[in-house]
Amino acid sequence: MKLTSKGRYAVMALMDLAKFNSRNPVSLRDISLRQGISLDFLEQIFSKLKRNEIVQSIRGTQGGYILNKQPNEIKLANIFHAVDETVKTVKCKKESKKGCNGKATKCITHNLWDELETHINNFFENKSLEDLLTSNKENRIQ
Amino acid sequence: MKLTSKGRYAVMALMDLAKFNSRNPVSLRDISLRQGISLDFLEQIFSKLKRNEIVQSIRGTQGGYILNKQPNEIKLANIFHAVDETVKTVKCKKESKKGCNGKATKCITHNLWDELETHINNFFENKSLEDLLTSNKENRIQ
DNA sequence: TTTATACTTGACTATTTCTGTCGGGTATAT
DNA sequence: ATATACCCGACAGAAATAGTCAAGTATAAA
Repeated sequence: MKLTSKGRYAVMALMDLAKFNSRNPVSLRDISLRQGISLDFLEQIFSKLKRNEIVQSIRGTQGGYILNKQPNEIKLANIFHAVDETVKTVKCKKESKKGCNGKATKCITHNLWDELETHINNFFENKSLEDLLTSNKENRIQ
Repeated sequence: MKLTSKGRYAVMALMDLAKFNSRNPVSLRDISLRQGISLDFLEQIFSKLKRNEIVQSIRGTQGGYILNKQPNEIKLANIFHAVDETVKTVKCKKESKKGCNGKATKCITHNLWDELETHINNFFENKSLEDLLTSNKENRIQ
């Protein structure tokens, strides 16, 4: 099981943004330099974050991005959803009508993966950007 | 984030095995037919399960596999570990000395992924094959 | 008004991982 | 003997990932 870089970068970038969350927008270039993430990749990610109304963009010189909500209103679940990071456990979910593995019935582990998804999603639903910020302050990281 | 087929198949196969957990070994051929999993792939998986002492093998005609422990002693964590299914959230874990993303310090989200890993692993540690069997019986699946 | 900054968009591609397949074995019950 | 079933390693097609690249547009500042 793995979480992709896109999701990790999105969280890193938003935390960076939140730290500098003054009136002034933060440019992707700055985030790229501070966090060591490719600028081009960041642009892809922020295009999705903007589409999902997690950030706002300001164009032109001195432009950049700002958060569109308060850090405590931005849950990890929102972020991951925005960048298409989802918990995929069973293949069968999609082809809902059919069963799993091409059989007629649900596979014997079907309920398990449902439960796991719920478990993980709970974690993401209950964690906000603000939580991350305060826990980082305590540990004095970066 | 996704969980691979190898892990899912391992759990499916072991549940199948546990259901027929009499004196008689169960052949991979039977499991393959019942669960719709490629026989060749099952052999790969069971070679790992055996190496990790989760199953025992009996060769020859009428041979097959049997569980090496009681279903309540086999946790999902054991199974996933056996088939190399791990929760990978941060790249930086491996290069422990260095920081994340090639930087000197830990990345600002480092603690988060640690926490998530713990959260997921707890789920796996607390779930045994027996739990799955009983919850399946209740729901009358397969 | 020119220029540099920085967002915007979409296509493209190398790499890695996944999901098996294939071909050869060996052990054992009948 | 022979069929069954485990054993083992190499290989390969497909999909997903992790970016790169190119060509824009909007805006602030000089």
